[in-house]
Amino acid sequence: MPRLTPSDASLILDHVVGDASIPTAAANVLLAGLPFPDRPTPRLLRSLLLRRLAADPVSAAALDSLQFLASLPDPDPASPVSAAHLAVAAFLACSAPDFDAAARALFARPGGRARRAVDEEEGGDPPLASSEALVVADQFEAAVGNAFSQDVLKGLFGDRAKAERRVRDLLAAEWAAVGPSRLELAAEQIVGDGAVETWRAADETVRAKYRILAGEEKTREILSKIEDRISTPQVHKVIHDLKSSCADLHNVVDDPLPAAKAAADKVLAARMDKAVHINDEFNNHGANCSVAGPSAVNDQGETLRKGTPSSLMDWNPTAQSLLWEDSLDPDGSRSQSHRPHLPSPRRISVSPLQVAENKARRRRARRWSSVEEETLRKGVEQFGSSNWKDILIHNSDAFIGRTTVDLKDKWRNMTR
DNA sequence: TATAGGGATATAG
DNA sequence: CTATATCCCTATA
Repeated sequence: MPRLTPSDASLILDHVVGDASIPTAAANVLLAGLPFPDRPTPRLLRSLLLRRLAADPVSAAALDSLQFLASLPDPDPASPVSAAHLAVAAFLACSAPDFDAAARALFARPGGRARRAVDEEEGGDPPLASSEALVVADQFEAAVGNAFSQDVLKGLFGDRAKAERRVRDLLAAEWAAVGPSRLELAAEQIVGDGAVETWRAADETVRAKYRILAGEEKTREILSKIEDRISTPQVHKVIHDLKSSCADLHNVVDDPLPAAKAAADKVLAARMDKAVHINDEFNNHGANCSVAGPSAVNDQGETLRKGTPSSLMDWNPTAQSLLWEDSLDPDGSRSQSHRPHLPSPRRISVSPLQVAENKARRRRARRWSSVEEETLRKGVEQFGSSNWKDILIHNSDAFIGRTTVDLKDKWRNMTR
């Protein structure tokens, strides 16, 4: 048997590790047995991070994974990675034996690691930036040395289960958004929709290889399509018309995607080299990032630090985000004095890609594995056929990326 | 909020 | 095309 080449190993890892229905234990065996690629695919990196997060969802290491995850290209715009990162960082600060030291290390300017991940930088928004993240970072920074503020924050963020739930939500969303593997894409090109074009462009040597992969029957089918349909003048005309109308569209619409993808690829290329040293990456990164935020924020933070605890007791943290949203309201009747250290509004994400999408995209249908089906059967046996939440919680390893509704629907299918 | 049921959509045959 | 599987939406308690 020929020796497995590194690129073959990369294809296998990309395919298997990125498959949510493969248990992490099995994926780890494969990872231990195969050489890890020098330039892993984004899909492989992403799925590795997700598996690492699932094994250890609330910790400093989880913070590393979340920050690295957010830096990967082609992010899912709907991904709750920012919320998960914020919840973990806030919990870590709240649960540390020395709140002051932890809050300073995580949230204080300029060096706080969570602060660097959410604060504005030279040359663009960090991937984890959000209005909520900035507000919370300010709150923790201001709570250093303020026992009352600390108590409030501990009440808000001190629940480990809550932070873990955020991470689990993120994992479900991310797994659902993981696309097809390189092998699946290649198979699609050779025997799927793109087959005819692929085969037509191939010479005889390459076609001989395709023939082995596709099988005789499929090969005949594809070759007959090439001869029967593709070379007719009508088809050529249709293809020509499609291409010209596409070109017309491109002339009218300025597609932001290519530039965005190019930028993302550059970031990935830079990160790839350091992929193995995630910790180093984040400790060194941003050492020279810009320090100064809007001066108003600093002033207000200073005010709170020295201010009386009672001012914080008045403040309803739940209402904070609403106030923040309303701050664009020209009404302005609300008293400013009751809003400690609200930062001035910063840039809001206005990507045309997101604006156009008012509805979340339908998840790619993922077939249920036999392991999942068996787990569901056992779960129903144990908890009954209307306790989907219990079944899901007690088998979160098997049901990666599945919701209680998915479980219910699947059971409906299995029992009819 | 969790679940049940109807419906939309993708995929297999 | 039909049948089936998966996913989404919404009423209800």
